Amino acid sequence: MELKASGLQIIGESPAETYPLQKKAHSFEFLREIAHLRPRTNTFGAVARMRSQMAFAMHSFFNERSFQYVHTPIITASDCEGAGEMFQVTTLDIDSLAKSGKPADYSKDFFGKKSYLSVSGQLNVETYCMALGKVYTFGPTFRAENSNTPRHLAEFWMIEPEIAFAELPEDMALAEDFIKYLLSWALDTCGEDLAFFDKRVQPGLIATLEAVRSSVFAHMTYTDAVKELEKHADDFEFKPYWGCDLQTEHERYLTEIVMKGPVIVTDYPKELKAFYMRRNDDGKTVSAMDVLVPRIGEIIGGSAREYRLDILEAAMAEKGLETAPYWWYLDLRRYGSAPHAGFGLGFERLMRYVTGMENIRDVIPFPRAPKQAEF
RNA sequence: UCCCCUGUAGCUCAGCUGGCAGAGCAAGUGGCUGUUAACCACUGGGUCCGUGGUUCAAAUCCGCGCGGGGGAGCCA
Repeated sequence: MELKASGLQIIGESPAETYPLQKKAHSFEFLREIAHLRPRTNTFGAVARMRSQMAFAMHSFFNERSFQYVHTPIITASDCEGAGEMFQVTTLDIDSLAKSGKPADYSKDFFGKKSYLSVSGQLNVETYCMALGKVYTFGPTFRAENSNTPRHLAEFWMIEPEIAFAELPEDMALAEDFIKYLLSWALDTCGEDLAFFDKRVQPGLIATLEAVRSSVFAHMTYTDAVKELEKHADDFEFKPYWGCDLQTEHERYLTEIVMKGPVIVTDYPKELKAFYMRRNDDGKTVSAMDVLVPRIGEIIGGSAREYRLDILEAAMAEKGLETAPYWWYLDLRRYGSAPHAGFGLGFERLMRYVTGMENIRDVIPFPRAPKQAEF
């Protein structure tokens, strides 16, 4: 395009001597340090557009299937979610408390007890699942883990659907449909931005997304997965055996070498998974699933939920959990319990998958990570 | 939190077994040009991350701290 201007007015100056962005490629590491200016670059503009589209696609998927969007709380007053270290929320004056040398009196805290930022909306959304049938949450989630990797954030957005009268097979089918729907949406509505990522960020991206869209996800039980890994034990630093937690190297091997595409691993040993997962009849495993995809690894974790009160209480006892704080969660099993299942999908992990961006800090506008809360 | 790599001009980096701080791009000035990440010439630009140490002498070697990247763990 060419313009024949009749006049030119400078509305806001941008002195070239000090403006950090130059007419050349900058490293993502550098751009992270100027997160307030990076949306002006072609890459981060494309990321922002695709992030918006993916959020819309997610709502569209659930809306088409008559799911209800439930807003679960961000602040939680019970330390009972068990999905990692939590950020404490308080209005107590930490400085004067430290000077006084006295222990904190949480009855004087805002909520009258210790409170935290939520690490998951799942327990809360299960209550609406038992009322409305098909529900999902989408909101910010907080984990105070000191993890410094290209795939973890301290503040991230998570999508958690929960479906009633469903067991693991329905859950797996939902997860697969969901991923494919999102990839289709990206391919159909974000063509220009995808072409950019394919050319400049992740060559072969579009071909990969197209292949996954029309593929059938492989299924594999944990037990079969371990058998497969044991055949190639020499390739691993950590030798696989039944009962071991699958290491990153194992997961990558399964999805990238064995299956060469997405794979859903199911039925993990009960010792490896959370208390609320449905106990299988073998007495050793639970109805859990992890969806693994090449390059990203685990993108979804989910399970059927234990809906039988006595078995759920026994599982909590095995894991040394007190039942009292979970009284309302257990009420769901006391009053009209039904099989149900759900999963969690990290929105930024989806964004990494769909854009080809390597570092999760580059697919969220203002990343929060250990020692990182500028902007 | 553990392991490895790394921190030098606005950006990307070179700088060897210690001996005067460098390049490309960017910026400024001038020139040239229907240019597509334009071209030519000149000019300016540095707390070599911080701190302690070794040494006649440290960007360079050693200790500690902080930041960045990769891997692991935790997980989504």
